[in-house]
Amino acid sequence: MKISTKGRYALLIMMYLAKHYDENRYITLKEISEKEGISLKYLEKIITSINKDNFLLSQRGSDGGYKLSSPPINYKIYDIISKAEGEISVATCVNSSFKCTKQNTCFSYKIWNDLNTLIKDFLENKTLDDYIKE
Amino acid sequence: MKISTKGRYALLIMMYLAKHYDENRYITLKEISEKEGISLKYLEKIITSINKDNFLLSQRGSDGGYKLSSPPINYKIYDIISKAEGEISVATCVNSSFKCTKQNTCFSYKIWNDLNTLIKDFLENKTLDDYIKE
DNA sequence: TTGATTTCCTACCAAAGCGGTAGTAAAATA
DNA sequence: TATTTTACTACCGCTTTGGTAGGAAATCAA
Repeated sequence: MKISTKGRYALLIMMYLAKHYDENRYITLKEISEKEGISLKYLEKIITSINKDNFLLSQRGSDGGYKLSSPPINYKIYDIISKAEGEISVATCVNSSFKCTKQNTCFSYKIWNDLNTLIKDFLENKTLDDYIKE
Repeated sequence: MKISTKGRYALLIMMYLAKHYDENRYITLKEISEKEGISLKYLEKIITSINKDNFLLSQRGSDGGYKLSSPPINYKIYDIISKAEGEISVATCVNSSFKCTKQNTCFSYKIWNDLNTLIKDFLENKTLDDYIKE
């Protein structure tokens, strides 16, 4: 029942970019790596998993790095975690792609579905903006 | 971000016992194994992990088996899952035994703590009784 | 008292996932 | 042309997951 480091570090990266959004500059993973004490190589791997469909702006070379493509309020926590970890679900039977044939009679299905909805709703309704101010 | 089969099967077992609580008889794992299509040996292993501190009543021999020691409404879903899986937490930094030194400044900590509290409260306030009636 | 039944206990194991590391190519800038 | 930084691919040890296997101890019926 854990969010893996992949998801947690993904959020750390995004929080960092969000906190420095107003500076309007590209931020290197090296900077984040040093500030947060996480291996640069691992951060590189993680950020490629979330940086799909122009989720972020990136630039190579010196003075390159990453930045948000729009204000923090437009980044739902849900999108960040699910990009990093895949679809969020507490049990395979509530995955969107999985159709359980016993859904109507299985009492367990109901509880996992209720719990999953609770978690999703929470993460869908929170953005980076909600968490970067004290 | 998954509840493992250990937790899910534990809940299935408990649901089964709850549904048949009024029959006031010992129910064998063999019966549950056949009805739910889960290996008997695996169920044996799982039930020993949750059957601590007289959580259940058990009896060996023919006509033996397991039954709830009190009505379904006294069994919180939270207790079942945490007995099977250990403490429920979405990140190690919100484990009760773990004291993160950056709690006050870490923005991530706040979100994991909020999410964890949400999940715990949900599971603490639901009992087997809530889910055995259609 | 014997046999069948069922829980209880311990040990083992393959496969997958987790948490990284390593090396290099490609682009951008000075 | 050298440096910086992202982008891409491959690998790898360790732990957890999801079981299986075998037998001992208790209970009950015949």
